Amino acid sequence: MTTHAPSEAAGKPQGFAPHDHKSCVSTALQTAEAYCAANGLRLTPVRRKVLEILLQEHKAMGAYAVLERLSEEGYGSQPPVAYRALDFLVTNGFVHKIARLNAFIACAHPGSEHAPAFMICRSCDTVAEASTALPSGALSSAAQETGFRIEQTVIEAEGTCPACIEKENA
Amino acid sequence: MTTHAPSEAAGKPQGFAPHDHKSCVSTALQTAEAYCAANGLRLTPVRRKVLEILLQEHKAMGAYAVLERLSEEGYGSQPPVAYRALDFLVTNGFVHKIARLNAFIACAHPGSEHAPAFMICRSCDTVAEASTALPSGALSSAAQETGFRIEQTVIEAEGTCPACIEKENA
DNA sequence: GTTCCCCATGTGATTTTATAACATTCGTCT
DNA sequence: AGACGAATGTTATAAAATCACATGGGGAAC
Repeated sequence: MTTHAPSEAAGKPQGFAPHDHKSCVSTALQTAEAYCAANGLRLTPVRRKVLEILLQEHKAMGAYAVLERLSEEGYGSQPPVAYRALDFLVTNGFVHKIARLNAFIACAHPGSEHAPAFMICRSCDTVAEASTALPSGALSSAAQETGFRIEQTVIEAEGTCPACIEKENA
Repeated sequence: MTTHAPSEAAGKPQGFAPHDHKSCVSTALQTAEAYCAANGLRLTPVRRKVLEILLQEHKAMGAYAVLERLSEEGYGSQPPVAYRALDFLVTNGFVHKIARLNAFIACAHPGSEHAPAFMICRSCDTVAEASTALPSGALSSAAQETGFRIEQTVIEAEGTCPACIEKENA
């Protein structure tokens, strides 16, 4: 029995607003499968499992946390197993890396090209993805001025999420 | 003789445009000294040296690269020596950390409050700082919508700098 | 259908980055 | 002088990431 267990019980997942998490996991997996099929990519068992783990947890996870889950499920237990699967998923846009945290999180808007931006709560560690169609303002204007060609962007804000601001004031 | 040696000879420093590097090093050190004096901060010899090293190199350096330079100059040779000095400099805005590279770079606009943004060339490893007064567009609007309070931002673009685009086309 | 090759996986070892914990020194205030 | 707090030095360890090489499976070429 290795398919999606609820896992909802633990921590406090979600972006900043609640939603139907179980269906969002299976929908995202289907989207990934369809995308791979259409583009000649191989969503192998390890890769699929890593994506599933990240979708279920619905928060940023370190590579070693993913690896632990993987090995519990019967996959290899050495770092390259996790890193290689993560590389594949990041390269193809199913997962994003949060540079600030050395951690990974499932994409909230799979399938569409986007420059992801993240809001990271220092208090509860929740990470919300705010996708933007284009590279962000100041950066793109600076790039245009200097003639720099942007290939990838890392846009992350650290701060306090609405729920934790609430708590502070209580 | 441990004061600023030229070091200009090596690699290819600078933002993307050349400038009077030697004077920019000493100016920045003076600015830092003045700021610390005015704010009751202690720019101790190690801290000053680390800042000087980063200013001289004028590129992103890993903590261990800084540490090596430090120990050559007669300071401690263990990681905490470098990390602590770097923490101080980052906290007080004299140095920025490039999350994407796990590296540090001297601030190009010391003294003024700013949300730094960086352009990192994959080809020659040059890093240019494009300071912005306010948190970048997409991020700040997303934060406002959701009620997220931004405390710090990481904004980095990876790509190709003008000089390297030039080379490609040659 | 077999052979070959590429790609993915598994594993062991190592490198790189960062922090914990504790002793020592130095300046300052009293 | 004595007491305190901040900064430094040192030992050790933790966390994150990569290297190098062996194995296996699935298609394409023949």
